[in-house]
Amino acid sequence: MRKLTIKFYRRNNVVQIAKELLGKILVTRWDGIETSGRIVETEAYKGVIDKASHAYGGRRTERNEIMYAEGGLIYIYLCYGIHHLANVVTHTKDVPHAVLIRALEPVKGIEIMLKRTGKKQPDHSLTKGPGNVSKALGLDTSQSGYSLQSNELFIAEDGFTFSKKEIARSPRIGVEYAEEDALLHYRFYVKGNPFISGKPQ
DNA sequence: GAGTAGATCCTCT
DNA sequence: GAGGATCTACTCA
Repeated sequence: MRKLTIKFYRRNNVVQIAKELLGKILVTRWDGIETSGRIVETEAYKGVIDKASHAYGGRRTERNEIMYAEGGLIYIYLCYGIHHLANVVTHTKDVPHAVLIRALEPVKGIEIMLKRTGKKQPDHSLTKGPGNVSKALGLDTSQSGYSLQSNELFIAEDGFTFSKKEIARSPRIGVEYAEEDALLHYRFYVKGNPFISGKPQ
């Protein structure tokens, strides 16, 4: 298993990166406690031209400043006052492209994830949906801006990939307000995987 | 099983 | 002062 290099994140095609992140493993190792999961669902947010993005129209605030940084960082923010959402920042400096991690399949540290989420038994809801992913991996806004090249937080590949047939794409979730951009097929997921969010396939 | 309401707080206008 | 890249529980059938 090896970490994805900074080059992976700094490419200019965020939609392609979102697709390629499927099957990769997101690892956190806070205080030496490792939890990880295989990514099975992502969404691409294409910066200033995407109405669903925080950076639409070049909006730049203290909160989304991290999206304008160079690729290879994580951007975490609070949604609906409850849920922390984790995004992978891509592309180069001043181009606010990002990939939202929507769902994982737990790999390591399932016991820890249960503790963090307050669940008694592992079930499909453990890492289903962006809010749960962050909770299970111990991510919150205080880690926003963290480098994905660090030893505490990174994405790795172990040679496993999903075949083209297993990958489906669809419009994104929860962005109906984004008008025509809500229709863009920027969401990628693994067909039939029990951990993907939204309605069962 | 499907549909709906409520939670809850930070950020931007 | 409003609303959001969501989740869960509860209702009703």
